[in-house]
Amino acid sequence: MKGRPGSELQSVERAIEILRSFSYERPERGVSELSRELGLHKSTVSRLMRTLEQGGLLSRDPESERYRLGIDLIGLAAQVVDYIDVRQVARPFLRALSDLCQETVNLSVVDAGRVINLEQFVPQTRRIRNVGQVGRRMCMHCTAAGKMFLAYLPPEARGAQLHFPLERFTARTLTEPGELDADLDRVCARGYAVAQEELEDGLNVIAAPVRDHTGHVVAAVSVAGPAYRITPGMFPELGHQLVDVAAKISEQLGYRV
Amino acid sequence: MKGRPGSELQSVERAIEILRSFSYERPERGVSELSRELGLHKSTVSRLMRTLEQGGLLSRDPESERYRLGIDLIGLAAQVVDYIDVRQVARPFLRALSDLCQETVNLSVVDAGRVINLEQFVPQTRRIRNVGQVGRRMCMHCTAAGKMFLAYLPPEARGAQLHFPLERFTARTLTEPGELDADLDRVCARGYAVAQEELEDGLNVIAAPVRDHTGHVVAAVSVAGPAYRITPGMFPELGHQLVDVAAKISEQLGYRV
DNA sequence: AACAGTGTTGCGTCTTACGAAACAATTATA
DNA sequence: TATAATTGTTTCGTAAGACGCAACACTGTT
Repeated sequence: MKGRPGSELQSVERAIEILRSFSYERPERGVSELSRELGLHKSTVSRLMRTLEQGGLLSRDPESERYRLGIDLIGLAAQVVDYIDVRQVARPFLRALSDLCQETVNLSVVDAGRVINLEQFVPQTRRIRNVGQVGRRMCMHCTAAGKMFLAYLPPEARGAQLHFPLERFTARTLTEPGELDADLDRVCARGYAVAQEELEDGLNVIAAPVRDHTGHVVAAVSVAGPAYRITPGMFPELGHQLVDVAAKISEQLGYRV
Repeated sequence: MKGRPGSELQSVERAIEILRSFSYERPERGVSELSRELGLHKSTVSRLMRTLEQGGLLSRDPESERYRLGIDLIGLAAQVVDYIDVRQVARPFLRALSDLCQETVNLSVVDAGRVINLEQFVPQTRRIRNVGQVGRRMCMHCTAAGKMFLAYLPPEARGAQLHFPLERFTARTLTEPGELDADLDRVCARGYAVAQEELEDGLNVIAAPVRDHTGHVVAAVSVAGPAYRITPGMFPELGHQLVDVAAKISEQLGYRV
């Protein structure tokens, strides 16, 4: 193993780091901009980005000459088979729910101790909406989906998770293990989880569990929106809608109560 | 420039080659399998795949220990902004058309002289269906979408394209420039293109043009299915349905006749 | 015209990637 | 059950390839 533990091929890692530097907020990046951000020489970044462009993972705007993520990524993503069953089964349900409640609906799974959004349906009529969340990895203790996964863990596993330091994101983030534990008990009692401005100020999210044929919680369906629209008074109704949708998805995945 | 013209960083190119080796037919690959296929030493492939796994672009099945494409690709693909307007506008139309005609519906664009499918809607009720086409790049002369793009090129550009060797894929592939040119004229006259077992035996496809606000053809909408279901007698009706759907998409992109 | 910033290219250096060989584990075959 | 074949990983030495520096060309701003 080289000087950097857990590392393999440095230039491939750098290429991946470049790909990850693009976001919904920053769809176009320049060589010098990334050179500064990644702490690499601009000739190094230039060669890496050109190689990614030649390979189709980046494209270059002919006018601005800056780089964007390439359409070949769409093709690669379409070949991803992990969670394919739940993603395919869930899509029409998520779309219908988004249309019904006129808020952003997500499908999340756990990966490497974080929750990550795999599908997102955003109502087109709203101007204020929670977009660009697909692929986003978030801590579990301060997201509705994450808390839902934690809630249904066996007691030992839940205990182990609560022993990690709980990072504060907002004034409302639960950072005391005892408080979080009690909240997770309430999740089990209600059947759905709530994150009220715990990840971001002004953002409320509710989530319900999707189970596979073995009963294992494999995904979470959630509704997200601004706090002035998704008020606490609406939590029970939205929660029940989510539980209902999640149950239908679970049923199609072979789950029987 | 190194010994291989047009090349930049060899290990990044190799990593991309590994990503491209996965397909709908081969969602799982092993180290030795790819070593043979790519002509690289298995220790090289092993390191490349581990680096891609650590970076989230591959995942490893804990049981088979073989590699798959990783879910982080979903997140990257979601950040791709190229053709984002036409993709977003087209989606509900494509889904509705797929439901209506009960066949696979695609959205294609031209990239580097080939057509590539960016969106695909597959009817769930059919057992025989044309799946796994997103990301697939195909020659233009033998695909409905490709012929549609060629048909609406300015005369000089069309002429230039016809001077390239036209590869034969089936007994029905048009490989004589004069024959293809005449067929393209018919595309313009009808308003839609047809590929009747020209790319693959048993596969029939019909395509219509999507235009942006400037009138430029930016994408193609197509219906694909087995030849015993999409028979020549159905071409006119399906063609008109496609022209109609493509016109609606074009209108939302700002195109005015 | 001068300056600042961006991105590319040539070059020399040396770090990193590579392949060979050996090894451990698993699977297939007899 | 024993043996053979295959897979994937690790160590090691080598050199090919990646890297950073400096110079350059181009664009935009003052």
